[in-house]
Amino acid sequence: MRIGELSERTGTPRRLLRYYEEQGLIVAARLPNGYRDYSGDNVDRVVQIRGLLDAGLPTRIIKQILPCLDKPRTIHFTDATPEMLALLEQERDKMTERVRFLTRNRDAIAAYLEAVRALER
DNA sequence: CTTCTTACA
DNA sequence: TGTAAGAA
Repeated sequence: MRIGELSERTGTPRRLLRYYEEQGLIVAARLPNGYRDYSGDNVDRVVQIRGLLDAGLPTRIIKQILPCLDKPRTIHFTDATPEMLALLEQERDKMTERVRFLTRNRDAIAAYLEAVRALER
């Protein structure tokens, strides 16, 4: 599929798909006319990338850990270097902090909503 | 009409 | 990230 289809199937702007490729997050073959040619694998891959990005990870980190999380449920034990494990632990902790932050704000909003509803009631 | 690259308010 | 421009 070409970039337009991948864009629709992943909900990602074409601009960003090219950017991800530039950052080495995804690879695209080329059609004889120069257009990028994506395989179905790229769909899951891009969704995975967006998820990591949304979790707050920078592309440079994603580039390093993506190979480990690539295919959901298929773990690559081979390239599990000590550095990689340390990086993953570090990111896991950062994510835990973000979860705390989000939980706190979500609860604040929920409490506000409850208060408003109580008044209207 | 779709995609490509490069550059920039 | 978005958008513009010129080319294929």
